[in-house]
Amino acid sequence: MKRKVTLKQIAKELDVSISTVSKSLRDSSEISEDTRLKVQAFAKLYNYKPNLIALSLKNKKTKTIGIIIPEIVHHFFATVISGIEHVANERGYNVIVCLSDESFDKEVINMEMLANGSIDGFIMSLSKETQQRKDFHHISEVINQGMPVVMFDRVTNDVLCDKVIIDDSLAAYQAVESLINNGMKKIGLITTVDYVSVGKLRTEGYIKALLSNGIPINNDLIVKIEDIDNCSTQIEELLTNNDLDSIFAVNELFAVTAIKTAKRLQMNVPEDVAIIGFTDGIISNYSSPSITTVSQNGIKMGNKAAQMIIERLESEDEENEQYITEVIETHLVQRESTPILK
Amino acid sequence: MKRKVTLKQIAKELDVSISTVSKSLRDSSEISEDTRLKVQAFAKLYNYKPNLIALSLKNKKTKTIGIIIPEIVHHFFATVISGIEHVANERGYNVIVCLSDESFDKEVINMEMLANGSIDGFIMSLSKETQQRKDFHHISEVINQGMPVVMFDRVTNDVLCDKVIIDDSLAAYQAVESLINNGMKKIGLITTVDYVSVGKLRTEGYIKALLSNGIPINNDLIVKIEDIDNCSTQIEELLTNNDLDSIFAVNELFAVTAIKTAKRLQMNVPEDVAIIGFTDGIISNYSSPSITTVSQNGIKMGNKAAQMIIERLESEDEENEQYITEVIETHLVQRESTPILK
DNA sequence: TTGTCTGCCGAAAACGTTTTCGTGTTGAAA
DNA sequence: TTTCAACACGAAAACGTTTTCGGCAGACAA
Repeated sequence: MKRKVTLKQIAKELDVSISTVSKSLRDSSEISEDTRLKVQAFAKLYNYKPNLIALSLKNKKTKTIGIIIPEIVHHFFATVISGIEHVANERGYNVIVCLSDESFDKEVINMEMLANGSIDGFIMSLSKETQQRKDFHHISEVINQGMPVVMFDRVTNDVLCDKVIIDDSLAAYQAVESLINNGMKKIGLITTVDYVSVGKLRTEGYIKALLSNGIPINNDLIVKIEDIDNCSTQIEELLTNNDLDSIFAVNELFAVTAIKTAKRLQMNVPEDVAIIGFTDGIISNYSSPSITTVSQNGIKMGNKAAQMIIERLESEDEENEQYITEVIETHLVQRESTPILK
Repeated sequence: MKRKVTLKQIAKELDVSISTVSKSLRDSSEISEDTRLKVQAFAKLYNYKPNLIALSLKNKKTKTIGIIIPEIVHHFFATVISGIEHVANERGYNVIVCLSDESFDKEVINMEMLANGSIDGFIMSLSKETQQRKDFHHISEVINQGMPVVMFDRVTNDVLCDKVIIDDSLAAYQAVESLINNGMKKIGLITTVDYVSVGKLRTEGYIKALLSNGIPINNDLIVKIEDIDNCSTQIEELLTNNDLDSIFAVNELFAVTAIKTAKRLQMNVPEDVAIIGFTDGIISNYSSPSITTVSQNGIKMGNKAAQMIIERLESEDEENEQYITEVIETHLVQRESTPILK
């Protein structure tokens, strides 16, 4: 076993100083060609690579981006990470991933852990619990220490920083309106409890779409689901009691559950009830019937978030207080769970 | 903006030496209670946290585990990461994730990048290209430098290190045999090209199961898929020309594609053709009909891999050359794509 | 001979820790 | 009064880099 070789060892071996070795390897003009080549040959032979930790300490830059997300076993978040990782990698950064498991405490602990030198900046999406408690002091704190933060998807207005989002409300509005434009009148909504920011926004979009098309809001048609594991009874009630012609679901899981429930109740999708989901993930694509859905491009969100943080990190004038909120466009992916929407 | 405070600043402020501050914060008995409390109070006030990079440099330990996987937008890999992250976090480690995108070069670059001090050990799954080229020098090299490596799922016998796998061959054997035991005779196989280690093993299991039950191998019933995007024509041929009663697919995607193709051909699943897949992911669960499948517990694999590497890292006797291959048990998850298997 | 310039190299500081060892002061025992 | 231990603290090294600055030798001009 041969351990990694350091400048000091090379210096000793070649009987020169550490500085000379360092300068030789960096092609400094201070060093004679003779010594330079000798050192470089030796370094190559022993496969010298500078120790990145030492460099981090010296440069006060780790070239590492911290990602904090609620969970990774979730197609959308996985695509975002993928998007982040690719541009990060391209620009010489690594990513270190922490999961909050939707817990406020874990989110705080992870942030504090990473904030002590391990990373140069954060890309994050809030945990449910954090959104519920509206406590963002841990985030303000790291920003205050001069560490850039980019939030995506689940964001908050209470923290000033760069953000990457989709227009959840508008996307929902358009999806629901396209149902209306195709003759649907009794449109159900399956959504989350209000403290989930994106769920709330999508609900708003649904309401606006109905109202601006002269359809009154009927609260019987709206179910708010707290616990995803026990959602099927609520959905069953929605489907049986209301003579719906269509449903807008704020995520894939709700949409596919609605489809399965409808099938169980002998209702045909899309003939008896049309269904639109949100998030273009695996489920929407492979369910039968496949699900018409609002596509939110996770890769693109990740790309953008990574670009934004790297630009902050590498911009000269540190203190640019102009925060940007980037809105990634969405579009409706037409599949089998609705009739062809015009 | 207040930057992070260091020992030096505290020392200066309190007019003591750096050593005194450090010792006070670590509750050394060398320091009088007076100064100790004074320093601790001050440190708390200024929210002092030791710089982890400096600690890493000093201790030659980063408390970070590097993960290299082919892709993250893949439910199985996401579950493994989740499994790793949880036990790592519990034991005070962070994880840094790199994607090889199934490319040999990216795998090498990422490993070299991380090997220069950023991490204490690797957990990895080989890229397709690496498996195809059978070039593992980059892995041997880091092992040679004394850095522990744990490989999972896509492993190779050409590298000596700890491994976490499932018994792909046995699991496939059992799945196919359960089809045979339920009266199936013409069993098709949808598999990958041979260089994908797990695909090859699962194919072996299929063959063994047939042979040991007195069924001859018919190569017409075996399709090997190179490119997943263009697999449907091959699958269509398999289904139309052979009067199959069942199919064993070596992954979810092949299984769901087979189902969709069967439907398109007006064949009923499972009545006309039963289908068993591999990997218990989102697709198997939410497809219609849902897919009977071999469950490989990614969380558990991740847990185990993390445990193994941490134990290596924290064991006293560094040079224990007893490498372990841990086999995670699998089981058949019965769903709708097969009749009830006894 | 003296002065100056240039080419080449080394010493040392710095990043933020921890830890070993040394040192000065105090009080008590001899 | 002398001696010695105990106590409280500081100096410095170490981890592996990069970079600034200073210095030495030789060449050349005055």
